[in-house]
Amino acid sequence: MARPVKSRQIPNIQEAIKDAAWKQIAESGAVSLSLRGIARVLKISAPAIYNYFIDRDALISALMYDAYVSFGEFQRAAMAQYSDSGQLLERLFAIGVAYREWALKYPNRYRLIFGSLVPGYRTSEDGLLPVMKLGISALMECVGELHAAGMLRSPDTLTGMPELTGFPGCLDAFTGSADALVTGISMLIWSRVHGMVSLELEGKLPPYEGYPALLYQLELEMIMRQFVILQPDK
Amino acid sequence: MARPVKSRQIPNIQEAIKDAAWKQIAESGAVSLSLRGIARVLKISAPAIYNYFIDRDALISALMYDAYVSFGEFQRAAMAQYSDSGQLLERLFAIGVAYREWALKYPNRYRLIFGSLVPGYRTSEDGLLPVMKLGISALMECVGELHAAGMLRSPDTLTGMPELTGFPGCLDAFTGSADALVTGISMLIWSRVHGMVSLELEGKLPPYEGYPALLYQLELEMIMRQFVILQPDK
DNA sequence: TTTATTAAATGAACAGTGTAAATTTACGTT
DNA sequence: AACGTAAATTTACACTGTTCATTTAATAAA
Repeated sequence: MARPVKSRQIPNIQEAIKDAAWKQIAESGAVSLSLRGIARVLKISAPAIYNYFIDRDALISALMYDAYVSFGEFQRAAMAQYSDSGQLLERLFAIGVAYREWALKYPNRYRLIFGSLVPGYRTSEDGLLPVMKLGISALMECVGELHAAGMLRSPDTLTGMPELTGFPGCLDAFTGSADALVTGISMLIWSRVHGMVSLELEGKLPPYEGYPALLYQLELEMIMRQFVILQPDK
Repeated sequence: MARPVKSRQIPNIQEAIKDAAWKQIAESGAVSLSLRGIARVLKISAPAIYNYFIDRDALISALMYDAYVSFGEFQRAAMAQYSDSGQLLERLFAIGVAYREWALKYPNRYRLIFGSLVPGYRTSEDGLLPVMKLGISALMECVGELHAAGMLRSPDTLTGMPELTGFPGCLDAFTGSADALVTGISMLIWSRVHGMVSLELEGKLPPYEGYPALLYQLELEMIMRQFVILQPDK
């Protein structure tokens, strides 16, 4: 066997294709994403793309993969700002802020992985699960550590939380912890944060200047007060 | 002027087209929606549709319109169950439950109006705003009446709410009330409810049986406790 | 150096799509 | 009966993703 022929002038075609795809998404909205269009700007034949991506869906999956990585790294970076175990509260707040920041910085990435969109895309998900875990597990680790530190509030409303035993792969892929409280609170936090950010991104929130930012901060503060014991044992 | 020719056998073509569109959406996912496909099942020429809808987008707008009406009616019906002014709390809870029920009953309608999807659809929104108002204003009216009854909590976290003066059309279209607290709390509630329902609908919540329903109920209870004074003046 | 192997790129073609234009059909009014 | 006109159709265009047969070109073997 022999013959890794290296392509003509474009050094890293896979990346070039993805870049062109993102550029196209940024311009023509989230759904255009024409393989022919990509090939056109790359001065490449359209079927040539099929040497690097099996499918249009495969290309989209690759974009989602990168988006998940970007999201995960952003979350981890925010978490790393308060790595000390005495800054669990600040850490949680930081990833909350980072969630919105990332969404506003890369709205197309956010829509791609957290919105429902994309034409006839049928997700494989299997290949994406590991990178999806990266970002979401950041929140769950945070909550998990708060729980371990005894800083997690367990109000009456949460005592009805069902056991998570018998959970198949989906949740285990998110986190190793199978604690019902940690999982439940994490999902609650995630859904709140996701709800407001997606509403803002779709322009459904009042366009008053600074309004979404303030509302989001209020929601974060409410989350903290509701789920976290500010002064542990005192 | 003269000549309302009535079409051959199909009595109400506009509705028939929309029905076929919904059917197609239900089957082939949210994005297929092929005009030619619709024409095919209706045994009609594809361009014939253009006599009833200017555009593919116009058809989608019509579907969104109907979806908004359906949503609004569902919300109003839930509200009407507790029309007595002494049941403001039950009323709020009812529309909260109804929100999720409607989304689960008509996931495609929900995705169409609350998700970002649909191919190259560029929303006019202007024509849709009145029907959009129907559903959302239900929540805002609920919160407004709670406020009027002195049952609305105004915690410290909410005092920073900015004035809503200077708001252009978007918000005013939602509700006549320009009260900052009512608007803010309504948006908070909406974003929480929307966040969890959309996560559930996209299958991002743990698939544990009954988990989403329980989590949703917990969130509703939290919303009540957080924003509403259970026993007004006592 | 020649030859064979083989990945990569191509052009042509197929089955789709939304939409515009010209044309035919069929009804309601004069 | 004949006209005016809305509705439907046929045709056509430009676009899409994808497949196939073919050519190009670089490497490995002879």
